[in-house]
Amino acid sequence: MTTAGSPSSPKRLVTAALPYANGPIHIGHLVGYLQADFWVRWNKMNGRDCVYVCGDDTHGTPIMVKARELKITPEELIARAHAEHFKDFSDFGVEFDIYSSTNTDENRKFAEEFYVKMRDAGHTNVRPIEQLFCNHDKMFLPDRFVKGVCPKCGALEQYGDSCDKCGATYAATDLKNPACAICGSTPVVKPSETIAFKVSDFRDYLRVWVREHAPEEVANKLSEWIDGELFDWDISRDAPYFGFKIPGFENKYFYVWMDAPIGYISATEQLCKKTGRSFDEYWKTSDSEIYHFIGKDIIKFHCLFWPAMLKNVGFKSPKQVFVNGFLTVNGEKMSKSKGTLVAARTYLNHLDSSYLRYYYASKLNGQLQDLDLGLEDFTNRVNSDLVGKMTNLGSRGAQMLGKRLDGRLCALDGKRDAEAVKLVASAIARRKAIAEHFENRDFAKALAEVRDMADDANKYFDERAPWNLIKTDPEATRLALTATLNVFRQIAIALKPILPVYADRVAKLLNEKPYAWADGERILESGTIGEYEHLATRIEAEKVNAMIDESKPKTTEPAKTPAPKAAVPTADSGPLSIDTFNQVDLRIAKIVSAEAVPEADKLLKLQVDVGPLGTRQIFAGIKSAYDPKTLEGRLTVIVANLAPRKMKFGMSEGMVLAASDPDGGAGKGLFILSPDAGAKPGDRVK
RNA sequence: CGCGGGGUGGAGCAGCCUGGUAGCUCGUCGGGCUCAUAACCCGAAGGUCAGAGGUUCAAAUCCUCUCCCCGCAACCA
Repeated sequence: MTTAGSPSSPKRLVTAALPYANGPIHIGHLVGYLQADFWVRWNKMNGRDCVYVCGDDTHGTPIMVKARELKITPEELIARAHAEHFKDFSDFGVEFDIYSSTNTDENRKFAEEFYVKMRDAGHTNVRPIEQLFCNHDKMFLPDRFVKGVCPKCGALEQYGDSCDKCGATYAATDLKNPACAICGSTPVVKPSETIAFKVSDFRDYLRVWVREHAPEEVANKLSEWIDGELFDWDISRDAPYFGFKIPGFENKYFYVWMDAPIGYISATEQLCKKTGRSFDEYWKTSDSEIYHFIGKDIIKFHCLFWPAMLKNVGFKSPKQVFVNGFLTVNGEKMSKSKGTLVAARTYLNHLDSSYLRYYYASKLNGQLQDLDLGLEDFTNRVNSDLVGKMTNLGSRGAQMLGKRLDGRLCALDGKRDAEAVKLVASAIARRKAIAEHFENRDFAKALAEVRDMADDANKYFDERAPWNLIKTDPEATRLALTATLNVFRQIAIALKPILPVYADRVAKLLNEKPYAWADGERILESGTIGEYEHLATRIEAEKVNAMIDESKPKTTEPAKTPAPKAAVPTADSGPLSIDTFNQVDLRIAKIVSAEAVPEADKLLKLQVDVGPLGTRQIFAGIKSAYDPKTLEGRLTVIVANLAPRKMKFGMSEGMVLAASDPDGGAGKGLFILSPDAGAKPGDRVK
């Protein structure tokens, strides 16, 4: 490990996943960008040549469709997103060396190069396909705009490229029961051609690659896929599409995920043009290191397709892909209705970015685990550690020195105060461990060390009791304050990758230049400090609450009209016509037999008698609430004309109606319906 | 035997790899101080380290099994 940047240290190129230009940055995204930012800042202040590259991911149908909705061009849309994203990141202190976009000339050039080399090496194939076309929207339906049933696992509501339930990838036409995600109509199949990248040609390469460049847990997951069915990857989309045209075709465009990671490269090139650096040194020659920071949701693109593409084109592959988990808030997934899906901008409307930077850092350890933002814990931690311990230390020392002792520092004379010397030495001794933790991206441990520095110094300060000492021995007091401020200075230096603005203000207070890591080797024993001003204020719980409130969906004039009968929370599809309702064939059914499906957590297998309609087999997800024995012989209500569905355990030919809490989760009650006495199997329910 | 993470005083976590008095922060209670942003310092209460078995002189730590929780996945038509 290298703790000091030296000419021999390889330069580093760090990337964070390119955010999609379709929506705002939220606090979940920030886990990754901040983590990478901490690490880059650490590298830079340690003298390492390191650049942080990012940009917007701008292509694809969602952008096109959204622009259509807003009646603007896609270019306008992505320009807006770019400005917003950039501002959000800047205001959070995320400092990119370049924040580019995938919609640039450079990116087009590289995308074409990647493709041509792929094609010429025989790693692509073009084959006729049947593709889904929506007659209503006049377009081929790309992956994310057709929904249906996953052909592999049977999951519902899956998009056309891959199943987020089972991870399978497939072609959109493989989906069962497809529907246009925009208008809901059933698309027709139209012939077209598709270009696929034969990822399977790189199977052996990838098998080794993931072990060396991805975290172990990720490699385990991926090897399932590598050793299983490594599907070829469809990289083309038909017009209309917002993206780059594929050379040699009239109406074909690169799929957004094809040119997105290439954005790392094109952004690097732009950066190099701007700064005169050598592009090749980053992406071609071997004496540099590339690191990707990504979330665990996009490991497939970064650890399979991407290294295969890079390999083929002769570029370097990343030295490591760092994967972080998702953010939970108060132990749960972020939720719009609970107001925990907080946009970066909303956060900034109420709180200072340094709090979140500190808090995330205090919990990030470089592992794949999800990170929990406990709102109360957040408030306590920041107030206690950052304000109460660390900042207060500076406040205690600097104010007295400034007001009572002309602000002058003095030499730390061990003969006069051995403890003072020991205190500062011990703070400096912690730097080695802190540096290692930073290098390993274990920011939590680094901050624990910093906190210990503050604890030691606060203890020392109390022992010396300068507020008394100053009455009898001003010079001894000066020495004690100098020692205290030196620890404070060490804290600021160590904190700089996390809280750069804070560190700069401390440097200014101590009349020094902005800190580099090496400045911590020195002890400040002379000079005069500036006037103290507050460096960080406490978090007020009300502000946190206000932020959550602002994040909750605007309850558009909540149902003043009680709507007593609207017991069923209709999906936001508007009122239902009686005709539509009549299409649902509800019937009384008698449960003839019921048994648990052993391999399924939630399912009961039922045989039901529906009178004239005969006997049906139904799988119902009510295992948690009912003992099968108690169901046999009961009457209940089923939907009889639902399309039969093939499930892993057999055909399900209907649906048993049951009541449950619409919010799911908490109330685990699940209650099937029973007709009043007199109803018999097969009776229509209306 | 789907993949992975986890179960340590009220809360959040460290310790586990490299066995040897169970630690940190918050919270609670009592005391001190009054320089400092109601901050800081000292002390106390509170844990059979999920459970069982095993290895060992010695297990939170190593091994085996079991239970529970959380993501993802499989099914909730």
